[in-house]
Amino acid sequence: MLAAVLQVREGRLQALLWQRAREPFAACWALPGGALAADETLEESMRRHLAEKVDVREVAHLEQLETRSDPQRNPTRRELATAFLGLVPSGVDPSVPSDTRWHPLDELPELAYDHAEILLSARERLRGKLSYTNLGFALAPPSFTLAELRDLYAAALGHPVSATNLQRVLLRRRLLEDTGERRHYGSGGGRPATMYRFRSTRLEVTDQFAVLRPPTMIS
Amino acid sequence: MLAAVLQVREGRLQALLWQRAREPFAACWALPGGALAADETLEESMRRHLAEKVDVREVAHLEQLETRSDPQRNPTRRELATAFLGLVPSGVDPSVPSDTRWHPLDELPELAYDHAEILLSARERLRGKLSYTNLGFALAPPSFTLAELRDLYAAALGHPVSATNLQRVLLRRRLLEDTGERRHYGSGGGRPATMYRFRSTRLEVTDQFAVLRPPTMIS
DNA sequence: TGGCGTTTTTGCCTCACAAGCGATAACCTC
DNA sequence: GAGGTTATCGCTTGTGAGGCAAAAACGCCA
Repeated sequence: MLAAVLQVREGRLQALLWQRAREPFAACWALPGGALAADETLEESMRRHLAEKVDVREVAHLEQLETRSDPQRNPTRRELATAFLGLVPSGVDPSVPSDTRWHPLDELPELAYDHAEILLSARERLRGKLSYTNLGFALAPPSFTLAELRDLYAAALGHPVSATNLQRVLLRRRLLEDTGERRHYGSGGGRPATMYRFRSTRLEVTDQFAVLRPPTMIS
Repeated sequence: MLAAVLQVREGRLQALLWQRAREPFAACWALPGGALAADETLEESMRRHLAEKVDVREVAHLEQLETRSDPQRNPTRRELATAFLGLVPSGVDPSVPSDTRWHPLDELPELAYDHAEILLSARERLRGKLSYTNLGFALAPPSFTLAELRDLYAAALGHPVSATNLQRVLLRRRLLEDTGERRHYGSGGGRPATMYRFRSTRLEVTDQFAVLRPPTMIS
């Protein structure tokens, strides 16, 4: 049981990794995880293990990815692992153990087992869901300006994002709401930006996939 | 390890189920599955177990769903199960063991364990992917008319589908190709329909989710 | 107090694609 | 060949994404 815990830090999408002390893969970096206890579900267990690395209340979203089952993935003994995607909102800086660090996804160190694959598929899942769900809530702080949100999306998606388009898409889908607050940019002038928040902090699918919809049947 | 094996039969989406002889859940219907051996991946194992129920060559698509881990899901002993979605093209009629039958998804008998939930999530996955991938290849026979394909999609999606719209969507995405053959409808007249086939029989994502695309950068 | 630079927000336009509908094409049978 | 039947194509509409530029709302400084 493993989690790819992702957060946008310093403008880059980063993953929480810890450095192994022992063989196999000594000195390699690995995803946080652990074993399943008798009376818990995989998700409960994952949250329990993550609590050793970060404050679990800071994990805004946790979902199952694939269960990895290659007999060779662990060279010492047969081991299945269910991978999770965890997201931490930008802004919080969890205190982590001394063997644990954040690593930008585009500058990964040498990883243990099949963890590099897991990280990439976690990023793919995140990128997909950012486009057709409200998953942005799990990357964003409680309130934010659209420029800040644009930078978050750009870091997570890996390509530039237009703030004006992002605003229209998210507002039309009614994912954002105005908090009433305004914020000025740094010291130099500029129009103060309105602070938004996500209307919901639970995953919702917003795009109807736009194809092969049921007919309208108006007549 | 379990599989929701789906096929469109007699115009309805149906699932392959076998009837349990012993407790727990005696006489209830269950998804085909089995235990993982030491030297195989989950997918290999799933194919091996399915071979006892149907000819595996008839399973055109197999993908992992969720791994179920509720400690109570099996009342006798703790058991994890990785669920799969399997698809059998319409037209083939696999010979199945005597305890095994096809059941329409909208008329399910009493199911063992959490298998009803798994079936519904399998159907959701199928419906979603029919809209933004070429997954239709796994439900369709090697060649077909558009009217036949429309009926397949309608059965799988659970709502009426317009043949003309289906044609335009799939042709624009270049998922279908003309086989050159034509086929007449029954005995009464009518213009012969062109027979199509899917250009690829491997899963391909076709819809780019239409949002938050990278900018065009033409200038 | 008014201009200027900066940043945000809104309005207008275009484009792509899904979807509805009617017209046309291509057969059959009688 | 006329009429019925089925398939296919073309025209049109509607919706949402995306680009661009104008307008709004500040701070700062003369």
